[in-house]
Amino acid sequence: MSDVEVPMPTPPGRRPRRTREPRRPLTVDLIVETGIRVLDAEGLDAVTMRRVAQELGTGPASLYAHVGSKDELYDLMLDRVSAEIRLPEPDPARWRELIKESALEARRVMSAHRDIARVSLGSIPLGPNLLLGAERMLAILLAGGVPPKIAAMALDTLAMYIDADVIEGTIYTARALGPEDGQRMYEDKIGPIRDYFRALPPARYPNIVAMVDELTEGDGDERFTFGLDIFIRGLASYVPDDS
Amino acid sequence: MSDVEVPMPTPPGRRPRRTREPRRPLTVDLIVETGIRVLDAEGLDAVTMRRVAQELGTGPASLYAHVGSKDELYDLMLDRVSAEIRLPEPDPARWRELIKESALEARRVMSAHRDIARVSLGSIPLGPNLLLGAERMLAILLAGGVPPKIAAMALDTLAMYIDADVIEGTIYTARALGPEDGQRMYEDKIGPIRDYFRALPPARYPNIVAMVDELTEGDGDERFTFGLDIFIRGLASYVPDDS
DNA sequence: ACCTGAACACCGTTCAAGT
DNA sequence: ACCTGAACACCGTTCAAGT
Repeated sequence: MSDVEVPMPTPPGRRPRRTREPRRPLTVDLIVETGIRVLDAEGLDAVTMRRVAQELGTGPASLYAHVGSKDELYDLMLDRVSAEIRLPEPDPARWRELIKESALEARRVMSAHRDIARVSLGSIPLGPNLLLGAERMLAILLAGGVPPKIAAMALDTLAMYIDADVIEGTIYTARALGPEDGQRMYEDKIGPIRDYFRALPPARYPNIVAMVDELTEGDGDERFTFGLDIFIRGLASYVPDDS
Repeated sequence: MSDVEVPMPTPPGRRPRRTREPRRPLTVDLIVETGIRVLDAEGLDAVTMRRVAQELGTGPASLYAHVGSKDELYDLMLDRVSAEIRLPEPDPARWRELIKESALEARRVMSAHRDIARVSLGSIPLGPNLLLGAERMLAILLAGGVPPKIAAMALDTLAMYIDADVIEGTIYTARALGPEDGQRMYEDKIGPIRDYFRALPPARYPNIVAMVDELTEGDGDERFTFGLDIFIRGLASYVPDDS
């Protein structure tokens, strides 16, 4: 309850310095935090230099003293977000379960931050937290007996798969809305598509018309686990003497 | 060699109507073609309404008579591009090879058009050519005995995998450049990353430091085929009586 | 019906000037 | 060293006005 919290009128005779001053001095962390706040509330496209600056009560030019560019800010946001991913310790006997858990956990965290996965897909992990995630998954794979060359490729493929799935997922789900609104929005989008598929000329698109239900009722979680299980099983086939 | 080809000075007494007239009347096809030309030359981000309009000798507002929005233009470009994908006829006995061929062909075509895959990832195929591709792959899978529900999920996953891989690939390869320039650019990018990985604290990142070579020497084609083979093998496990 | 100029409300980034 | 205002060169989209 100090005087910084509640706004006071300007005392007479002392003129206001700025219409709106930054509460805290600008730092990289503060800028990144603010970016993530905007991301979570409105999505990645809303995270502009001007918007973040405005949120901090300053102009866009001020950010460039702390951050090289918008893309660098995006990278920093991604690394900060990926610090939330909690990965298990390696265990040679249980590497398949642990990799599956890891992928699901990474997907969960990424999904919680809208379309930040767009930054991840198509960029090499360089930030400390991103690298720690890679390190952990590598440890799990190697402990399980996956050959190094295969483990390296698997790491790439897995990251790609997670990112792509999260990006696909963010089209349907409006996570800012409540669950019932999300369901309604899902139906609003999928309904017309179902109708469109059904109205397609069956001579040209026989299988799509025949499989409208299978094609549109797909649950996102189910599909992700489907591909993940296949991938892990395939990976296991590269491990000598794997049960 | 008609007079439309070579520019003539304006005859005296007849004032020029516009500084620069569109050669051809605006149509959706012409706009889409122009968009793809810009895409191939400079990438998706260069394809702006203003840029396409300029290329056609008109203003951005004129495009809106034919195309609803920039996103719609992107969708139309994607569908046009995907018409180049040539998929094989179904053959029950050879479904695994045919799906592999199909995936490689789709990847080849998408890769040839810079980062158009960004439009594809995270959008449901609705255009006639996109749907034809889906129809063909569905036919191959169903002919091979893959259960409909599995085939539907596989289709989604495969499309996602192809898109993600192409997007990843477009970071490294500057396809507008010649092959030797592409190689040089690749080395310019990968070299510093290798050095960075090697300089990482080994106590915190033991596996990454130990596996720098495996992690950075990854060939894009090899990795794609690796994941593809695993996926197809996994898919085959859902087919009753598959050899 | 198609096209246009002008305007609106935005962008990322730079740079000289201030403290 | 950090911050700023102003400017530059862009965006997508709308809309009244023209043909």
